[in-house]
Amino acid sequence: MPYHHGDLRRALLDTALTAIEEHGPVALSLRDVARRAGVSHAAPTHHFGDKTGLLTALAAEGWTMLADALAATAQRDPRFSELGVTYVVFATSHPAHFAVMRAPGLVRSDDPELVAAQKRAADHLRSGAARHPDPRAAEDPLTAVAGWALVHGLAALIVEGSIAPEPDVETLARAVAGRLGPAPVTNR
Amino acid sequence: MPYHHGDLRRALLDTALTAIEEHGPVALSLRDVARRAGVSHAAPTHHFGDKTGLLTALAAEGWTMLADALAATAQRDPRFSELGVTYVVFATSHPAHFAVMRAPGLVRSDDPELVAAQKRAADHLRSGAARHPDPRAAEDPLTAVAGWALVHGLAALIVEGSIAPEPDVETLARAVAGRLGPAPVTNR
DNA sequence: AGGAAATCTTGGCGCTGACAAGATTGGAGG
DNA sequence: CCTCCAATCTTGTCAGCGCCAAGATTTCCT
Repeated sequence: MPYHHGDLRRALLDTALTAIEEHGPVALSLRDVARRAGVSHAAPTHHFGDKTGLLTALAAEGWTMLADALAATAQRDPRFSELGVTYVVFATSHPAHFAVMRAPGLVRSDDPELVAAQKRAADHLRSGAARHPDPRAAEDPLTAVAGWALVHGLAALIVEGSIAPEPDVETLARAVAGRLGPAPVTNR
Repeated sequence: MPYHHGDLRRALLDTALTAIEEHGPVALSLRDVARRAGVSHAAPTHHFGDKTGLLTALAAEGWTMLADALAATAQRDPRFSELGVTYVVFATSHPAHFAVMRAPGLVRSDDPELVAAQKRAADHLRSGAARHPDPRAAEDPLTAVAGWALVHGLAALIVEGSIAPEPDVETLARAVAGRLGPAPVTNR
């Protein structure tokens, strides 16, 4: 057992992820993570400063992974609704990351790396909205906001258990994402 | 100072709400709530069992308040988009309640009272969706799901600070909620 | 080779949530 | 009126937690 671990930082992040999947991000304990990783109770502090630092690192990682997934989807299929599918699929297939990303008060929301990663994901949604099949929706900047809200909310409600993903996550997400349209002509 | 408080339960809930508004639901401490309320550190335990019990009570209260607000709006204005406005306005004007309602792993999500309150709010959205101006959307059960996701996501992103409520919460919510339409005729 | 820097451990402090046991109070029945 | 019981709140205690300080060990740079 070497004194130096090799890549303890990565190992701690992975250990934290499995712990979060088991008991949620709120119940996460630095000492428990350290125990599972086989190091002393103060080892995580050195790598992340404090508990918020670890969670912030996980959130930034999550937004980065999501932005990458959105980029890959945009290259494969230009339709906006497919970005929405990718968003929801990411949330349900990486529940630990997504839980940290959206939990209130767990992370340092002004962390530069976190802000940059989240902005990158938002930008992919924005440019995806500009490719909406309906030109009236494509040229409206509000389409990106509404689209983001739509898929973020769907992902959140599914993860919370408020909405059942039937028949499956991908099909439901595709159907819901397709409901986004232009502003109605008559507003009254 | 009487030994019996009168309505300590209500006082503890209110104290917890202000504490949550200050430092978020995750940082809530039962002992701090007890201190602020001027009672012993074990008093909250008697009323709520444990910390999760207090948070669950707050979440149930929040869903009840939201359901009431939706019911009042539905009576005043039958349009589905107005329900969405009420949803988002509730979230931003009761941030402590909404934070507890959507935070992962803070509450006992199978609590009967909580489940009932949440179902009541969801039912209001469902019947509101059935009054969508476009008959194709009104008769589709997916409209309610998409509408709930849309406004829940918008509220969450605003509270997280990811989306700026411009020009103001109500106007933005009305515009976004109006983007919900029927399924597109051509899916390709 | 040798000193500086990075990595990890040991020890300790105050705070927390939960539990157990006791004190105080209000209310129902005689 | 009084007695007993249940509800309410307090005091005391325990293990676990986050965080800080100091020390041990290893690696890296020159």
